Amino acid sequence: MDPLFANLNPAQCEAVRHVEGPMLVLAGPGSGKTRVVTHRIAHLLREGVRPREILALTFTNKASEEMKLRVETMSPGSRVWVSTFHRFGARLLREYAGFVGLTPNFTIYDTDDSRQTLKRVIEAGKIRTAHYSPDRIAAAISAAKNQLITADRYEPRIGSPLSQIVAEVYPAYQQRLLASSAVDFDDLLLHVANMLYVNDDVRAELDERYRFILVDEYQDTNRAQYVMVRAMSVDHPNLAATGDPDQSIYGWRGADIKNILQFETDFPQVRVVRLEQNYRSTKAVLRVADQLIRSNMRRKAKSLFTDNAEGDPVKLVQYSTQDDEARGIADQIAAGIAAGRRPRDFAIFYRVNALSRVLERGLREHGIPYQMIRGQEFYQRKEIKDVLAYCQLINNPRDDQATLRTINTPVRGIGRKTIDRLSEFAYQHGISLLDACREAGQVEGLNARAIKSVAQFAALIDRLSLLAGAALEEILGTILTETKYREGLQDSESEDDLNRLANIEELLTDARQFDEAHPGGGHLEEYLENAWLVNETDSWETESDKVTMMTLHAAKGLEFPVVFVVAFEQGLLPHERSLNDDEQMEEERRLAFVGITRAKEHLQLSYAVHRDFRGQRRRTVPSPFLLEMPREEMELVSIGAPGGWDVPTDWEDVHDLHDDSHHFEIDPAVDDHGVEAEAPTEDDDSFAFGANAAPAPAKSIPASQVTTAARLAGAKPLAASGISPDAFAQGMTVMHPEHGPGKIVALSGSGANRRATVKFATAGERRFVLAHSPLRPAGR
DNA sequence: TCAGCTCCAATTTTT
DNA sequence: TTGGAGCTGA
Repeated sequence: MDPLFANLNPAQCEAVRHVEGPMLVLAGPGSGKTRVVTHRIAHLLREGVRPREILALTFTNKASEEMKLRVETMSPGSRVWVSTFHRFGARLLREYAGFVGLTPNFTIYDTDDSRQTLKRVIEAGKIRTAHYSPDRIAAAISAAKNQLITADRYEPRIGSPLSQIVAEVYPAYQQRLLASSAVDFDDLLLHVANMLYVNDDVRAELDERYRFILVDEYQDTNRAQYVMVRAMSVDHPNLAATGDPDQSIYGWRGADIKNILQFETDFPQVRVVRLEQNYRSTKAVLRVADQLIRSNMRRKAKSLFTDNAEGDPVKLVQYSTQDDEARGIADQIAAGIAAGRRPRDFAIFYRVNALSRVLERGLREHGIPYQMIRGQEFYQRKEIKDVLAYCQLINNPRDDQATLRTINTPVRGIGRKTIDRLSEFAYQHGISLLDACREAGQVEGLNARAIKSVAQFAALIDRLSLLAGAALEEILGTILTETKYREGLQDSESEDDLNRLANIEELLTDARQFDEAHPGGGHLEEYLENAWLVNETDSWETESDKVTMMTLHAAKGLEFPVVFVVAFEQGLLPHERSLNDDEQMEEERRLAFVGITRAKEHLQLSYAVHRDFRGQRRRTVPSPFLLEMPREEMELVSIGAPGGWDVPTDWEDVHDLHDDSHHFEIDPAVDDHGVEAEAPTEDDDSFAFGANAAPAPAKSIPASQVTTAARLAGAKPLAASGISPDAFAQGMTVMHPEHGPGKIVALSGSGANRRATVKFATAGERRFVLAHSPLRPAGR
């Protein structure tokens, strides 16, 4: 049999066999998407397509590396152009720099550099930003760029003070970037998209050059990326997009899910292939994922299925506290390892990085090796950026940001005042800051000492610039010596500085390796581009045998035998900032979906009743997403929640209680547990766990109706908890294991006879003998 | 210039 | 609770 089609299912075959014309591959999680893409490339090559005519675009370096590797395996020696969008943008821009007002040696600013630049622009222009932080303004500019709105076309919106400010800042910022011959990340796409849009000759040339374009994770493209690939697919509309709208989780970064949802409108003659068979997860895992994502309205319905085993039921665990959660997970991992699993089989996902600390502690206590994946590290470190800034300046002397970074690092007595005067001079004469340094003698207000220091700095840069064509290690080494940067750190005794020194050594090693791969020197720019466009997330140690901890966002594209997703709590997952926006809520749901579908064999979802957040212990509300899952088939577990089950509720219910305070006479008819004889209540919505959990309703329940009652035999009476009945006060919100939160509307008696009348959201008013009741002040 | 203080805010982060 | 930014005094 043809090896290209061996072991492929019919849908996969169809996608692989496709040659000309647009194609959309809707690929569910674990459906063998990468395989399809690489096999298709091999097939195209076999059909006579020249390798250089094929362009495969990905979002991450990781995905790009992976694809390169697999293309190389399938089609050895082929020179298919596999790249990230940004790297591709950078490459085109170097070729066509003049078209957009850049020089080919332009610098790429990372978020930090562009933020600094923005601040300088605001300061220099004395632009009043009201209460808007530079970050807010930067985000707005970035959003505009993602939507392909250039600085000259930005229109402030009436009634939006932020947009008024942006209208002023954005053009100035953009001008400053161009003056420095620099771009920010967004520009790598914006400039290219804009050029293609404006210049049809260039567009046609590139359309011709890249006749076959493949885009991975199409659901994450933003408008600029969309225009890029669209523009290059006019004369040769052989655009193949693969993606999954259900895994679109970067809407907040400008990804426009409409790009994939409307692909068919865009290319009416498109061939649509659905990859719905999942080869990754068990049936049990897949059903939970599928059921959850069905609650999203904005999607292309897909039916996920698998021939894999049924597997264990998905576990949903309620822990009492975050510490219990961490410990409980660590225990399970330790037990798993003892039973023969490898640490690398396990992964823990969370919504926000802040949740990682307690989990780390749990693993450390067990001595379990782990690795945490966090974005941007190495190249973001101060010392690395300092040294690279010199390289940047050698490569692009107009780069004012690099000049500012290096001019007094290490300290050479050039202070703020001096720099301000130099900047002013540069601005007035329309020259770069470095040129201003060369003319320090002409600058008004500089004293002799300052002039000397500045002149020395300029001379230093000129000296270093002679090295531009040398090997990287030599360039970096010379910088470190000539600037006395290394000396300064070596003399220090602080641990931080020793660390910095170690990092710098690492940079030198890095440079040496680069030199080995790029013999002959003259590759400074290439090296810098790597530093700019690569971050440490990409160096995730796939091989090392450790438990992996990462955010849900970082988890996309990965898979693990055993997965834990923690903190399924209202406010965290979904995140509080998404709660009042339907579209954002759907994105949060997709995020949960992504996390769930990473699991191959075992999956545990959990939440904690109490969580310390921002220094405060809070009682949590379980995530509404849990209600959208098929709980009747999941294994529901409650661990270490003494005497008090958490009660998910809607805060409005609690507020309602405060409006209403009837007083009732004490009714002595109370039972042994201090609870009044059971009155018929409207059946709760059963967010119940355990043996007597009620079957879950088939349809999902909106968050506002979540009113749980977790029935638990043996909720401890107050007397056994050490809380005094006197701890209660009129108007206080209390928790009841069955009825949930309630407000105390009346109190009477004292000590063991102290009674309370409590009004509950759904159960109405009840009376309790406090000492015998399971009531607790809210939050305890 | 820099250390040390106070105050404030607090996702996610492909590049 | 933590971390960053901005301010102040030496």
